[in-house]
Amino acid sequence: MLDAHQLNVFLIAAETLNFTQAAQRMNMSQPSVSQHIQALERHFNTSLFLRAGRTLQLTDAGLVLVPMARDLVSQSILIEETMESLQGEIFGHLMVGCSTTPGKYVLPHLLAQFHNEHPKVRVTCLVSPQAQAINMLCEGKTHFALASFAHKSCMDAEFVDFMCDPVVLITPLNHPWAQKGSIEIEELYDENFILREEDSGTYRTVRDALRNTSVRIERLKTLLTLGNSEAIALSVQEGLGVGFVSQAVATGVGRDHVAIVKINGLDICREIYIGRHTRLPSTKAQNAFWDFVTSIDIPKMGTIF
Amino acid sequence: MLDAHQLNVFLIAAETLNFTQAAQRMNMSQPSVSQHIQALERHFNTSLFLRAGRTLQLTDAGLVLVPMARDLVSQSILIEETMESLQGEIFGHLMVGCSTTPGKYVLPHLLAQFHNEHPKVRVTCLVSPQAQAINMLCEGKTHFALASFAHKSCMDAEFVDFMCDPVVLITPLNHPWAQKGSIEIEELYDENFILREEDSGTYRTVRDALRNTSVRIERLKTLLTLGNSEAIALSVQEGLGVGFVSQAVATGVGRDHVAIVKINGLDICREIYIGRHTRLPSTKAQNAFWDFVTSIDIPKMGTIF
DNA sequence: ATATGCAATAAGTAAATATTATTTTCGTCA
DNA sequence: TGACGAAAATAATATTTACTTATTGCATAT
Repeated sequence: MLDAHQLNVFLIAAETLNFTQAAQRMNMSQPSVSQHIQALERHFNTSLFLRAGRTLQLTDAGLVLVPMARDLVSQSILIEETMESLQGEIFGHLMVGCSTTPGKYVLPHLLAQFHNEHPKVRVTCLVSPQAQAINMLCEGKTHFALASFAHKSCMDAEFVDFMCDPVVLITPLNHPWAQKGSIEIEELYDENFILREEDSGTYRTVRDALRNTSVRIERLKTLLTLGNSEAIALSVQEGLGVGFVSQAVATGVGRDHVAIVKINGLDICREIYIGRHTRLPSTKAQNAFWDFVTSIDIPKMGTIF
Repeated sequence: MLDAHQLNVFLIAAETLNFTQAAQRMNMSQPSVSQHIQALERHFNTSLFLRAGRTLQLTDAGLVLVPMARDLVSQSILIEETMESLQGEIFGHLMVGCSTTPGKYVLPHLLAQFHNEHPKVRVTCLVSPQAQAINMLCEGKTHFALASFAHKSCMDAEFVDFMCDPVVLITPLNHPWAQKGSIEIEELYDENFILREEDSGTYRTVRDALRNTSVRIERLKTLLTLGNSEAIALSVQEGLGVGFVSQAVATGVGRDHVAIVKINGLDICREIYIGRHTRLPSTKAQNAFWDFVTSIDIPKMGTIF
């Protein structure tokens, strides 16, 4: 098979029409040039130079070869330069799976910041239910996962506590609790609730937060179960009842339409975990992303960003 | 410097994502593939494959390399194929120098025939005075020369008698000789002549042809000396005198305007020689052209073509 | 003629490339 | 778990290739 070096020697020889000079320009000995040319001539089974006494001259075949050899050599140099330019540079493509709430309220800010630091890294975000996001991570279909419940069923993934997404109690603006601003835990039993489904992150978070209290989420008067927090905020706004949603939702779509009511002695915090593979080796981009998310300082409580 | 073979191994490995299979497809051993990949990785100072247990996977750098390597390998194959296609094929570019008459009346037909046999050979014809045409051949500026006088001053050229271009006596149509159709040699002294210059091929040819007769060209009544045969034909046509021109001119531009008069006992023939280098090595195209012109059967006398 | 410039050849050494045999590492199947 | 199996890495070795110096052979120029 052809060798870019050999063709390069040929090109210099074709340019100088003098093997000795060509050898000097290539920093090699004259016989070496002769040998390379002879090797090429044997390879192509045709002569490339006419040796007329002391003068050298390209044959027709040689003339045909020159421009093609030039192309190959410059392609070779392009490769070298491109690979060289990759040195230390962080680039590539990351796949991040995440569940609904993190996908809507956490990732956008996070990725904007990450993109600032590593503009050559493309990130694709796959929003899907919790379990599926974690499955994809375990199967290697995504490089990272952002979710509020870290399944331990998968050995190949490592999860760390990434940040805290507060969950708050919201009521209609004209609700009595809204006037008071805060309530006692036991008062929760007095109202009709609109909640997420039982296997949602928000539901579990509230359930776990109430575990140390006298109130059980299962015994609340549940009027309605909805599949997403925005729908709950809208229902609350319409006066159907009260509910728990991520603070981001309450101050986002719910701002000025619902009231946030504090529950004395209870702060509900939905932990958001970030997970990655432990077995699969990782690229520079993956390491950079991990370094980024584990070093970034995000308040554990309070408004997200 | 990069080696197309190594990149090809990389490409197959990247395609199969399995070094053992890649080795089989390349007809080499598995460790050899490993070594090539390692060599590339060392060369680029970056890893190209992620070795995750039993599964192989390209790194970002590897993904960047694949299309570029493909380009280089296909360029390499293009070169191989092109050079292969040159095998035995006759192509290239010939330079033929020739003097005026052969250039006008011999070469066009000759080249048309040659082109038929070897359509890939380009031919450039340089028309110039005799001496210059031969000089260029000797200096290697042209590959062949077609001329009626073969200088022996140049050691590096070989000339062979190529064909015979008859030189004929022409008169105005209403001239007495034209009525007779032929004359005796001695009658030449009776007329006014329009001739080419003394160092022209035509002049020398006529002079040499008369050498064995009682007539000397120098003693003819020379009315006018002109630089080309067409001008002579026109002047004869106008009735200024009679002259000697190549039969091709007489039957060409002179047809129906001048008469051809035979001189009893005298056939004037201008030998046209074709010359080539003997020292400089020759290309296939040159050999083909030489073979063509030396084997072609051209009547030694009579109308050209 | 003689000297010089330049390519070809010869011979020896160093380096790269291939091979076989072996080890290591995972993944898989009892 | 533990043994087996597949696949890559490693080791050791042989072979081929590439480069070097020294020499020869032409062809040109003085």
